[in-house]
Amino acid sequence: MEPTPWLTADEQRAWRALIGLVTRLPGVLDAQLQRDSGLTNFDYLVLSALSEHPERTLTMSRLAGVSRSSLSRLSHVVAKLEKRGWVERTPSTRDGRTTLAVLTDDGMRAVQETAPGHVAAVRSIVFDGLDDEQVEQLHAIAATMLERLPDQQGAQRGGADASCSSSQRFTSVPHRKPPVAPPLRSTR
Amino acid sequence: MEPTPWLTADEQRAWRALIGLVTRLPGVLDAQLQRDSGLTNFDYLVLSALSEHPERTLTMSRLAGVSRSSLSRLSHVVAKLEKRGWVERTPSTRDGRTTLAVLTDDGMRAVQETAPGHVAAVRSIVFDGLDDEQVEQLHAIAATMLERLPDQQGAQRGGADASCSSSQRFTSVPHRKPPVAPPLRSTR
DNA sequence: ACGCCTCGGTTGAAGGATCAACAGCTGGCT
DNA sequence: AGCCAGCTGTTGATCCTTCAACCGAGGCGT
Repeated sequence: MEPTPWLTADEQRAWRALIGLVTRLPGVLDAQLQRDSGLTNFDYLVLSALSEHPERTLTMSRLAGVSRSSLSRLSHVVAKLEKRGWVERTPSTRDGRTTLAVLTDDGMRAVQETAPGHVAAVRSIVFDGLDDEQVEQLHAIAATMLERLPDQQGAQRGGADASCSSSQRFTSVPHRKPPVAPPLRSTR
Repeated sequence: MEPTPWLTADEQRAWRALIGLVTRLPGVLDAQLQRDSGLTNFDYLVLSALSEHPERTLTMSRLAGVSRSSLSRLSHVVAKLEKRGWVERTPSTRDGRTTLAVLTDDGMRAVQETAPGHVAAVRSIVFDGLDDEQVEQLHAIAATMLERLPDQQGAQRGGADASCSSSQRFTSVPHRKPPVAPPLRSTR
């Protein structure tokens, strides 16, 4: 084994900042959402993903792909959301294996009410401090790292990018109204 | 309330990449550490922080500061590490309130064995894909966001920066040997 | 000396995430 | 037709994290 390539001082600085961010950002975001609407960051992500898809419906697998999570995690969370009446699950008629998750009207309302506060929080933490150039740099850097992450189940391929029936992407909205749900899910 | 300042397309891209990173990076790092040594990312951070301080000792409060965690979380984790024989807790003789956490020889060994693999993982995910300029940009951007995060208990001030008795910082090593422990703790 | 407040730390309960095991369905192969 | 492999999804156990309650010790004012 070669001598371990230690980190340079510059790399250390960057790493510490990054790890600090990664450790604390989710907590802060969660706290805001939790206070304002009893939602987890991930709950929100799931609801908002559904809200942006045709018929507010997605199979569990696709939803897992879009939200970059394992099927297991998603199943637990959707079970919870179903108890609150924000999502319904129905077995698919065409394929006995798949189950469809549908956002209810109540669920839609929940997302709509939650969105503004969440966007505001994101804006104030992330974007208000950065200029346009840095936003672009951030995208480049984060995207690079993401690609270097070992592929995980349901994460990359078949995941976010391809999940929509194809034509509609994050910029435009599915089949209906303008994007009531914020464009904040991590569709990548 | 003003019209919600939505995210621009560029911001959305950056945000999705960032949130994806923040969601998956900890898991990936945890998985590597877990496989290789049964440690959590946070466990490692705690052990390595101790390893870099004089006498391998720190009060719980200071340790919480250095590792950017709540005292509660730290207490649970140290209890676990103590059970494994990697850390010992002793009440301070000077102040009956504080308790000192000390890294044992076994603990030191654990950190030393764990470090190379961890550094390698970090390097391969984060730095191998970035050029020097981007490393600098990453630091600037992440540091900015960190500052904009609402202050949390024990996080910012009195935390990492000031925690060391002062003169020695991450680049150099505490009182003794060269840095056996990797420079990876998020001392910020 | 007394009371009170704050600090440092621990604990137990509750909620979230992960892992491994499992069950139902489909589709392909023979 | 029958079987097997693989996909889709669920569940329960376990671990980690957070939250709120709590306790003892020190410091301060009177």
